[in-house]
Amino acid sequence: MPEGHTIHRLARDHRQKFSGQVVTCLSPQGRFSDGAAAIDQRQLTDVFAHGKHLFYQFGGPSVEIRFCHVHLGLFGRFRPFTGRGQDPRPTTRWRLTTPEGGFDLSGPTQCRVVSQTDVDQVRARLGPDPLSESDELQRFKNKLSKTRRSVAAVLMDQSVIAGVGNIYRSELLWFTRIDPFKPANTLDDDQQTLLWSTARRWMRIGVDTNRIITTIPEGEKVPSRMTKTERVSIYKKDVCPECQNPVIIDEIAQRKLYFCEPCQADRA
DNA sequence: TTTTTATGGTCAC
DNA sequence: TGACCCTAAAAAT
Repeated sequence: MPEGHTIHRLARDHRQKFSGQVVTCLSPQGRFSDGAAAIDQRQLTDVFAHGKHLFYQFGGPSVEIRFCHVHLGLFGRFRPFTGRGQDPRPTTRWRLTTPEGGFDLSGPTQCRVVSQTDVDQVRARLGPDPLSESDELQRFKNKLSKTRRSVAAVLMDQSVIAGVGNIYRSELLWFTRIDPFKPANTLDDDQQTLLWSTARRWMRIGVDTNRIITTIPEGEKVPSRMTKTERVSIYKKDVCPECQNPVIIDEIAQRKLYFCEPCQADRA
C-alpha cells in the first residue's frame, strides 16, 4: 500500500491515537524482540514521516530519546485493532498496544530502534518531500538539473523526491505530458514546477482520502465514491484516456512504467 | 493448489 | 544488471 501519502497518513493517525501514551511493545515474530524491549513501557511522544520513512519518537522522564524507524517496503503492512486485539499472526514483527488499542506491523523492510543521529542520517539522504509543509520546489529543481538520467528513473529516486512511488510516477509523467525518457536536466522551468506542484496537490489528496487519486481537476472536490478505474488515468490502463492509443508498458528503474507514446512525445 | 504479482529498497558485481 | 529481503492476496492451473 505504501507511497508517501500512505506513510504520512499513518503518521497522522498513529500520532493522534497513540502519542502521549505509555505503550506496550512486543515482537510476536521474535525478529524485533530487542527493539521492542527497548521501547516497551515508554511514552510515545511523536510520530512523523519523511517520504516513505516513518519515525516513532519515545521519551519518558529522564531517559534518552529513542526512535523506532519503520520502512514498509513493498510488503509491509499495519493492522490496527481496538482493545486487546486478536492473537497476532506469527509474522507480526511489532505489536504496539495502549489501553484503547494498537497495531500489528508485519513485513517491513525496516523496523529498528535508533538514535536521533541515526534519524538525522536517514533524513539527510532523502530529497525534498512534496508532503512537507514548507514548499521545497527550489530544492527539487536543483536536484533535477544535476542529473542526465531519465526523468522516469529520477522520479523513483528518493534522494531527488521523497515519497513518490510507481503509481504517482506514471500518473505525473502522463499528466504533465512529459516523455519519460527525457533526461531530467533538460526539463524546462514550467515542467519542473508542474511536476512538483502536481505531486504536492495529489499527495495531499492522498493523505486525506488514504488513496491515490490523480483525476480530480485542481480546485474541485473529491467525490465520496470513486471506483478504482476512476481514480487514475494511465497506471494499469489499456488505452490512453486522451487519445485512445494503447498504453505502453516499459520497465524503468526496475518497475513498470505505463505511458502513452503519442501524448508524451516531447523528446529533448 | 501453485504461481504470480505488488504502491520498495539494498548490495555486490 | 541481477540477487536478494520481506508478506499476502489475486490470478492461474
